[in-house]
Amino acid sequence: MTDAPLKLFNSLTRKLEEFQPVHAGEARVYTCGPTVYNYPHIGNMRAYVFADILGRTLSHQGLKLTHIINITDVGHLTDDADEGEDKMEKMAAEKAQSIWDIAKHYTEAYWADVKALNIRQPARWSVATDYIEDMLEFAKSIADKHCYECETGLYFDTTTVEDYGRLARAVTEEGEGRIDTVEGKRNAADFAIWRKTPRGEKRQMEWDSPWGKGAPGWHLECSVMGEKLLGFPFDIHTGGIDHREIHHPNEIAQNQAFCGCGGLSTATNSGAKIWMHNNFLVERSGKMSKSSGEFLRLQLLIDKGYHPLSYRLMCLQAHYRSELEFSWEGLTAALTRLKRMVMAAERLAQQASEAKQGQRLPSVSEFQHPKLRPLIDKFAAAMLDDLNTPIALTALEEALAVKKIDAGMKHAVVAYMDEVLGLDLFKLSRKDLRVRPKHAEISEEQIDEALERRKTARADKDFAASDAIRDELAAQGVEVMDGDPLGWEWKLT
RNA sequence: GGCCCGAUGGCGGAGUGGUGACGCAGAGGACUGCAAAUCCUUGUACGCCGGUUCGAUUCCGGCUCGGGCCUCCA
Repeated sequence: MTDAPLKLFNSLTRKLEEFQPVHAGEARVYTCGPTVYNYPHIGNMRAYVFADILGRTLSHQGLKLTHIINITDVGHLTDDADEGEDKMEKMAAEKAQSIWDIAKHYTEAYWADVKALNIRQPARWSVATDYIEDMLEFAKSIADKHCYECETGLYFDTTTVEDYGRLARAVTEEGEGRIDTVEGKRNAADFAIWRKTPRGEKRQMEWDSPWGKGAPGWHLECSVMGEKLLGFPFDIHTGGIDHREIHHPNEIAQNQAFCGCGGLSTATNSGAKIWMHNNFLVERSGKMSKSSGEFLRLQLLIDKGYHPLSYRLMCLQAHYRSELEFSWEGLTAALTRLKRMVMAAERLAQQASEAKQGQRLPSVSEFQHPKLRPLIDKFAAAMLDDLNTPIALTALEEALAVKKIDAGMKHAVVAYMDEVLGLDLFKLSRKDLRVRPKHAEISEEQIDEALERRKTARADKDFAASDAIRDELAAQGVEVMDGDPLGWEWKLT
């Protein structure tokens, strides 16, 4: 992108830090992925839009990106580590399906959302149950020095690592919080590495271990897959801000233990150099939470007629570290903005193809045009400043609006910016963004037929008749737009 | 109870020690038979009280309000 350094906010230090690759020319990134016991809601997806923007920016810095997103299909409890059920087991029981079918179904639903939001495929989707052996090896290597066994499983003693909880800035002394201490647990913050299957029960997912039949604790998988696939230390670990308090401190503690047992420094080695957390998408009626029953899925937005990339744009309009307020009005605003950008891009593509064919352009970084250069610099500076997509978007829009300039050059600049933001401006068309509510009152054929009649009436200057047809369509949720390439549009409800 | 965060125009949302982004909505104009769509132009804001400063929305302190986490959650 430029020679300027990429600055990212590290949750460990709570400061902006310059990105310095662990391995020259490379960026290795691990993103905490979904637990596939249910559909993802749109708030979940914000995390992956964020990780995608990070990945695209690293790629544009000329770094070879290795991005891992895990799929959690085991070990995630509904509760703290005593009486909690495994989320996967619970959903499988409710649906009377095999746990593996549940995992498959929801993994595919998640991937569909990933695709719809134009999130690039990571180097690998790492599935937790593929790494059980590695988890056992990892656990064995730290068990003697850092763990203890009790009735319900093998627990990690958080007092055995330095500075436990520094990521969360949590107080770890006795008596804090509302956590009911589990029988046999030494410290309130201690967590399960391995959960034993209760006596007399049979689980769909259980494995043999030195500590008896059971399943791995939730935190273990991320430590293991991160180490296995990226190697300690790797560059960046991302996840939702909720993970900053429990999951990631625990993961860090495991990593410290693992590195210590492997002869590496325990004080500084948290597995990843930079830990990044995206903030939540919030909704006035309450937190976007799966446990509250109803929740917003991307498919619902699509059914109402919104193109999924309007949600991506909505995410990019706010900084990833800020909470973002969801509302249908806000989503409509994003859709309108996207529509105008796409229409401008369509006009630009048209002009560019009419311009001199085969003209050779230098790379965008070498452009010196007085109108484009400042916009390219503004865009790059915004992205390098902790991924400031709201500012970057304004640079993109300004570039689209530049007048009296070589269309080929302008096209190249817009394409360059769009590659980083991933809105697919040159692939989308006005028509793709047509509102398409699932429950429309009349068919498109009927609309076309009515518009034909209106066209005839207008040609005859029978405006009373043509206006009547227009009103009729309006009553059925169809807006006639003579000056628009599409001619008509569904109204959002 | 403990820890942490936020408070910007009608809504969303950037940013900054000194001329107050941007988007959507609204207003005006162009276009249109009239509209709509599109394009152009455009009004409106920095929770309250002190302090530092020549000057604070921006820094510091207090207050009020709101939110998050300390069970599961992106």
